[in-house]
Amino acid sequence: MTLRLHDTLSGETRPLEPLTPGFVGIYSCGPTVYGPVHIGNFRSFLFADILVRYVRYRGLRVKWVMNVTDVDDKIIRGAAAAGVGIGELTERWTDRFLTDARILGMTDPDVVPKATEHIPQIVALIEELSRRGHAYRTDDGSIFYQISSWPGYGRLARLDPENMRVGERVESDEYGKDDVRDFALWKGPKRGEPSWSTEVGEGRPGWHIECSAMSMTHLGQTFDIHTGGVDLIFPHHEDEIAQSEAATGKEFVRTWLHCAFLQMAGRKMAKSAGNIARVDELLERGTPPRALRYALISVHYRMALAFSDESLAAAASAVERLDNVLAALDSYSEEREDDPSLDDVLANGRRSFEEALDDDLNVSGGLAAVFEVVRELNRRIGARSLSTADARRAADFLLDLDRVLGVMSAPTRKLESDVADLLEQRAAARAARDWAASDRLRGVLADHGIAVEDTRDGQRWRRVGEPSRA
RNA sequence: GGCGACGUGGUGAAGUGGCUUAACACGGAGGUCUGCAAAACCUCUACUCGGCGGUUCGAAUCCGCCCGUCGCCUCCA
Repeated sequence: MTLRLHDTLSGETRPLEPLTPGFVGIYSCGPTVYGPVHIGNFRSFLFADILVRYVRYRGLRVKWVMNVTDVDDKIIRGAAAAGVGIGELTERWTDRFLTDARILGMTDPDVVPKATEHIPQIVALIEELSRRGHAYRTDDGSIFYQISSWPGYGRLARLDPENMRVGERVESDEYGKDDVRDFALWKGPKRGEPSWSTEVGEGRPGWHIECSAMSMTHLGQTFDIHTGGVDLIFPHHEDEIAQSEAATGKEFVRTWLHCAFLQMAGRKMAKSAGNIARVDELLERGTPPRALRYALISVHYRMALAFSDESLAAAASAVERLDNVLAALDSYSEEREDDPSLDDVLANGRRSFEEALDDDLNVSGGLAAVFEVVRELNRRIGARSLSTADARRAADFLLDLDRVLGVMSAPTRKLESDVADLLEQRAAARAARDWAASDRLRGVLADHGIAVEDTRDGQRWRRVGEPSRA
């Protein structure tokens, strides 16, 4: 069994067959950094993260490239409004994006290219398109891609160019277009806007061209997987294909993966709709980061995901269940022979997990497999039928699957000295059967964010709301 | 107007022809364990998969129609 993925372009779900055996190149459309990224955006980044983690779990090497768009209309407007240069604005929000991503346990991409650092590559691509007759220049110094020169246009989005509704508004800088559907490769210089002096003239890159240039620069003219939200299918990815394939004459991307929307209050989460939630504000409200990650990854990526306070609370409880079993396994100790049936439980669990993830990254199914093992482990912990070594093996097993999920927390043995003191005092009180003191100390520890439980393996503690270990 | 996706319990959702008289998680009810609590475990919580027809020995799963929701065709993860 191998990983099968649903390709948007062909509409088929087919096995991942890397261009280079053992190596997968993945490009993910990242954020435009003009403000904080909301959790709807993060859903699509975390979906790519799961993909990367699972491909690596499967033993393949991955080069993951996620771009940052650091020059566009919104950035220019935002910088002007804030009275700062665009570099200052984009640096601030890029840092913030990467910080939030780490809080959510997202794997660091191998390369995070920026549009402004790829101007030569972008220009070279535009020149090639001009040479091949796919681009034309307008009076204001802009360069447009000529859609009519590319017969495959509309294939990805399944749109018939003839039937496309064309927006009524035609911006002044696009006035000279041959066809309103043509899109800008290069925008001519304007007062108050950043501009580069290049072989194709003064100006700045259009949006779509940067992703073609950056992905091909870092992954080659043809690469394995390109990801993004479904809203990028058209026009962004459609345009990327048109540009890239027209310029190289080669297939651009082997597999296109698109993540469905995160919905809140029955609508897609979008800045324009005003129904957005941000990482920092959720954290301020006391949301454990791993619970947020769980809430965003636990549903299949091609299904709309309903986000709400309730779904977040349910995710937090599920994550706690995982923490609890890991803590129980960690403190478990029993002098006895190994449980002969444990291997089967773990092997079956792993098989179910992999079958689900192989099936176009069915995370829900994978989680079901994990929780089935968790229940089985809890039974054995209660029955004291595991050996101490079994308990270690079981914990290692769960943490191994968590290389893909990134929602668990390995119990830490490290404690602040004051907390360690309190735990010792409580253990002493319990030994003396001083229940009043024991209960009081439990309350004090809770104030330190430490939950204490009494088990057959003695006092057990865990932190409430630990960050992801990823 | 064109194109597409989805509609499963109190909630979030797996499942896409027989293994499912529907997984997993959350929530709820009862019980076991425990000094108490928590955790955990056990039992129960959809005789049913938007509606109506059809195909089939057999359908939540395939087909048709209808209803509803969301989305794309414009910046958007």
